[in-house]
Amino acid sequence: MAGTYKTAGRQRLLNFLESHPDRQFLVDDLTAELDREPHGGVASAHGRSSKSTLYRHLSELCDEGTVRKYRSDTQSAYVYQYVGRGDCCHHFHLKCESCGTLIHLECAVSQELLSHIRSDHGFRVDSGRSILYGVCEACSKTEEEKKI
Amino acid sequence: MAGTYKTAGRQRLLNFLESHPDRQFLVDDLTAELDREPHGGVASAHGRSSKSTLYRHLSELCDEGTVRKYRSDTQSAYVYQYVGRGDCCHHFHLKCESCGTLIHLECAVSQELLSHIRSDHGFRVDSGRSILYGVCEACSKTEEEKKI
DNA sequence: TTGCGTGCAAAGGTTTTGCATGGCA
DNA sequence: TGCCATGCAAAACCTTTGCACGCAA
Repeated sequence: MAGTYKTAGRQRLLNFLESHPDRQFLVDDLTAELDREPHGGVASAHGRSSKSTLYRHLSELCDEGTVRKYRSDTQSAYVYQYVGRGDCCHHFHLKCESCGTLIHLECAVSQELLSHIRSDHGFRVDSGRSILYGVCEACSKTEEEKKI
Repeated sequence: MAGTYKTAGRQRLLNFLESHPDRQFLVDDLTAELDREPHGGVASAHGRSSKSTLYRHLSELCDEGTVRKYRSDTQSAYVYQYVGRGDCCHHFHLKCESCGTLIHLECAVSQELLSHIRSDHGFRVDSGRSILYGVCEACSKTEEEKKI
């Protein structure tokens, strides 16, 4: 059965994803990031994984609900994101197209819209899966400064 | 420049998509549908397109905003849907994951959320690009009935 | 020792591209 | 006639799978 052993590569991936819950990663991002990451002295316990192993790990993590797999309409490859055991099903997500940050929008106004859509439009939104794309505050400012 | 000439194949594709604005199609669907469709007497003006030509047409139509390209998290291939020339930049879209219907959500409550997100969270949402996934009223009812 | 985990390479499916030919204007 | 449009095949891209070896327990 998958996930029986705790291996270095698996642990390393999970640690990395867990420490960046606000970001989404391509598999290529993950190979690059994990290569870059420093690691303890023992060279043999490097914990780098090949791409296919990464896919296998991610697939397992998705099955157990720890990680979520998304596909954007504009991007050709999947992106993966740690969601832990937190409940991401009941709020919207804002994704900055400039820096990639994912913001969990837990506010009353969006809840209102959700219930409005449900009651007045008869549509049940799967908000965990629904992402609003745009530009975040920090990136907006950066863009402004560039123009000036 | 692309789209300069009006050819039979291009016209045929556009006509077909235009007459099914509520449905989404895989490229394979389109080849099948266009083959099935009846056509005027002149055999030479059949207007069938190869798959690569279809991809080229769809790509152009996406660029000019007439057609939209989606990718579901569960499906491996893209689906294409006619959206016409309407202004889709200033309202949300609800997409039913069961039947594929796209609903243009032009209502005050969603406008409120947009301005709230902008003013209180500092995030500028590109609503034309943002799609809320879920299940529409009709499909909800169908699911209910199945359970009973 | 047992059987899961891993890496490599190959397969699989979808979309894009190169090139020569065909068709519109 | 001059370009654009098209079809075919090959390439490109991402993900999955098969198989043999390595490693955790």
